[in-house]
Amino acid sequence: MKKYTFYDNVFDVVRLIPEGRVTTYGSIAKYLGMMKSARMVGWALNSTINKNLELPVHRVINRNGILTGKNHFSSPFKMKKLLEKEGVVIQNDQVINFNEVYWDPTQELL
DNA sequence: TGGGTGACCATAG
DNA sequence: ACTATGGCCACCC
Repeated sequence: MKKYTFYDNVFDVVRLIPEGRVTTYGSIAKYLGMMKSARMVGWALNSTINKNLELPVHRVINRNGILTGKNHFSSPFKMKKLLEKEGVVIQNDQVINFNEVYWDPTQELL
């Protein structure tokens, strides 16, 4: 029996991100009560790459709306492509309509 | 077992 | 306005 770790909590939140919306590492960390450990959120997602978890990790970006994690995908273009497919407008690895598609777990969830 | 590490963020200078 | 830095803590050798 595996212990339910911080990583698992991160995965749960990511799973809840609606299609066509994005959120940030910091927001997830904040929602989990560890706003100063935003770094770990990214690292948690990184660990999913090797595994076959089907998580919309492409919907998680940094607070500036930049796709900082794109280099960690199988292809750097995959993240952008997936987001655009969901209606997110991206230019120069940055989400243009960030304010519109931003999904804050601390507000949307309760 | 312990130390290094990391897809970040907020603050201080 | 921009750069530097400290914090945080689960995971992996």
